[in-house]
Amino acid sequence: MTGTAGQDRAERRSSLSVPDRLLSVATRLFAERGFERTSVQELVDAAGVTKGAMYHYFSSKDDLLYAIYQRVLAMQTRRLNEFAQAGGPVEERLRAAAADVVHTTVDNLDDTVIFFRSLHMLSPDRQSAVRKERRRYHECFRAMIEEGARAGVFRSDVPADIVVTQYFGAVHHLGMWYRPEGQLGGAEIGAYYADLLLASLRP
Amino acid sequence: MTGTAGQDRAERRSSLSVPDRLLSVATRLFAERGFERTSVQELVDAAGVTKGAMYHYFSSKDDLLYAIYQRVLAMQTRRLNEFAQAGGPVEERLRAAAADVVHTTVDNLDDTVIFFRSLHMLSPDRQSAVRKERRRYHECFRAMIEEGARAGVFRSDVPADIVVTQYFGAVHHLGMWYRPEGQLGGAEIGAYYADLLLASLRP
Amino acid sequence: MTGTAGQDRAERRSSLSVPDRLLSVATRLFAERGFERTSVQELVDAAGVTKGAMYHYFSSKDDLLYAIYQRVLAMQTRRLNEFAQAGGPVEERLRAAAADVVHTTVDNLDDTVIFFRSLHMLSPDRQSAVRKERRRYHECFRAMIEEGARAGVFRSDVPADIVVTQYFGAVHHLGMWYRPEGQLGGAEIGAYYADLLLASLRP
Amino acid sequence: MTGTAGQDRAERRSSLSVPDRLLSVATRLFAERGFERTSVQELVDAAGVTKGAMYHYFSSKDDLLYAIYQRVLAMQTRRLNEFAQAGGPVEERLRAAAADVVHTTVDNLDDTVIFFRSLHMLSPDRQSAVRKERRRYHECFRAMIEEGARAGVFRSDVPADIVVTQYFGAVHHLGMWYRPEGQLGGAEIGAYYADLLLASLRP
DNA sequence: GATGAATGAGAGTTCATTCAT
DNA sequence: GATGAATGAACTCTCATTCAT
Repeated sequence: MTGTAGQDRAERRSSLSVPDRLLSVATRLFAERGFERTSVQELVDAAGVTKGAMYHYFSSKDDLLYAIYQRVLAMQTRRLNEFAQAGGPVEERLRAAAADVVHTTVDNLDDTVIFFRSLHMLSPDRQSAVRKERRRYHECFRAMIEEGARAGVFRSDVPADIVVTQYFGAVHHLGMWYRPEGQLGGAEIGAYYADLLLASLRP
Repeated sequence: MTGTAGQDRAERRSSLSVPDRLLSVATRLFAERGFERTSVQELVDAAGVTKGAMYHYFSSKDDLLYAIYQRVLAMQTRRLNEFAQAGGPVEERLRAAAADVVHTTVDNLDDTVIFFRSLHMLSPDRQSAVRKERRRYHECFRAMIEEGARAGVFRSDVPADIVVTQYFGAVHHLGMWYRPEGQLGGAEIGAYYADLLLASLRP
Repeated sequence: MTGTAGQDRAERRSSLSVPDRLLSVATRLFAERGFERTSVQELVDAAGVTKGAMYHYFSSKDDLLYAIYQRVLAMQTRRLNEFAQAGGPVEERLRAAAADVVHTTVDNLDDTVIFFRSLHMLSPDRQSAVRKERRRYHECFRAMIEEGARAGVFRSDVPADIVVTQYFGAVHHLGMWYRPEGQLGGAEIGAYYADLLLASLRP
Repeated sequence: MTGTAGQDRAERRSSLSVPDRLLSVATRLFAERGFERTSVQELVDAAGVTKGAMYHYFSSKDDLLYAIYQRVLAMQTRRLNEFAQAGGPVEERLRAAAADVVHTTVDNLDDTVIFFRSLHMLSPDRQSAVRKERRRYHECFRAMIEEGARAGVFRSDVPADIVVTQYFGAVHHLGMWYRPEGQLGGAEIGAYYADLLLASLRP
């Protein structure tokens, strides 16, 4: 009886499971107002659950944040692998991967905002884990650039590392200025960004 | 003579004034552990002053953060203006400005880290003020790109806005990975970044 | 069984609930030393609870003060209504109500002291709410005086408003001088006050 | 030179001496927002002086408050003495004194508001001193009532003390409701109050 | 599994007062 | 006489987390 009464609370009607609902609400709130400006109370209120329920699924607020990182990292890695392992000339693979990471970033802007703004709020161990995973991601990208350089389709007078960090820097900063209501969509910006990248790599 | 007794406190021996000392210590601590992870108590202890002294000069912790933003914005604007208003062909002016912003960023890495990580901790009014000032900064850069496009030395099939946000995104993210102890210095990275930018703009 | 261990703390042994205990202790302390001279720490120590517990029930110190006002207003209104709506000649109803408000005031002296001394410490909104409710209370009293004036049993050459504010001024000030250990009890003072009021109203 | 520049500060142009300016500003601010809600900084800013200047004339904030009490007490005593020592029948002397205390209270409403709201903020010693002086004031009033009772012009079945505290209670509470912009002036209210007092004393 | 009352350490901020100049 | 930078203790309030139920 009492349970039914509480069902009209925010997000209660959602079909997501409790942990997924918490993850989704946390992503929105952490992006909107920042990790430390979001209290656990606000979080559980917005998710329509109680504190006890949250602490049943996540051992701490930090744990919830880390879960967001894990979800983002998993998705990014999966997508990059798809593009890197596709066939075709390296310049096409790079262009596709470069455009896609922009598109995906724009489609998951909250994740990106949190990713770079709140990394320092994770425990040192988890920060290391995230950085390590990111490095693997970069390596994969760098490998394509070096492959192209060896093949002579890309210039080789600029370290591939520099190219990668420059490109990803730009991508990560989309969260600082991109607004969905603007003129350009994720696909268009992705195309431009990838085009500029390829142009800068011409021998 | 008086006051010498207390001089052995942390940073007391410094020749800086109290507000400057606070600004300098705050920049370091905010960059190291984040704005919200740094308590006012830690701040004043590290600066060798008391809380009361801090609140004598800064009306709030937010105010201290904003003072850092103002200092950064003033410096950035000043430098960009120097390069933009210099003579010579537009591609040379752009290259010099693009390389310099990297070099300056690397030389003031703490400022940059704070700038992009803690913007959301400022009061809404101040966030707007900072964003507005940044926009002016971008405009100046974009103007050079459009000038080059009209002159035919730069391509014109990619919106100058896209080029600017991409480039500055990369620059701002230097704080996420650049470590002074690494192999490349600010000047070298600046040269590479500027070179990639110019290359991407070839018609 | 559990929880018995902590029971020896001040007021813990009391059978009142946490919010009631806080309300009761706050009334005593606010009357004794004033609202602003009473720190939240003193309050919760005296009530045998922790700060967190207090803020679980009252959103601020101001909120606790307002709760006291609400309790007082509710009681005053209830009692006055009983007397006003009783039957009998208007001069008897007025005498009974006038005597009772004195008696009740004396029996709840702490409440009265707080009521008039700390009104300005409430938020402006709440001050207005309290004043509005008080005005309703005065109206009810005034109505009786006007009724008597129309009936010819009271004089009508002095505005009823003046009579009411004069009388309640006197009642409210009981908190400034009345001491329970004095010679006269609440009932006696009430009888004298009411008698003087009725005498002053003779046509 | 610099001194002249600061002359346009608030109240600087006033012809009052520094201590009088402080007293006048403190009276206004303490009445408006309460003693503890008024900081020494606000006080000296509003008076157009510096903290050092204030502490030169008043040894503490409490001292400034006490100076207000002293001024009020001196004035009240002086006026009452004038009326009490005047000639004429006792009922006329009492009526004049009773009307005058209302008039004077209304003309110095800030003083009255402070007097009863902030008494508990004085040091215990000073509270005693103030209460003692007030008692003397009441005695003088009571003496007139007893004189009238002995002379048979006033009733003697109500203790004179009760009459006095009732009347002064009403007077002191003028600060809680009287607003200068209302319909009735101090003289009119004084006449009504005195009339009600005299009426209530009819044998 | 889930609740929410309670904890307690610590946050940012205020402020009357002092004192070297 | 007068200044205002500096003090430092005390303030109200927040919050992630725990635990008896």
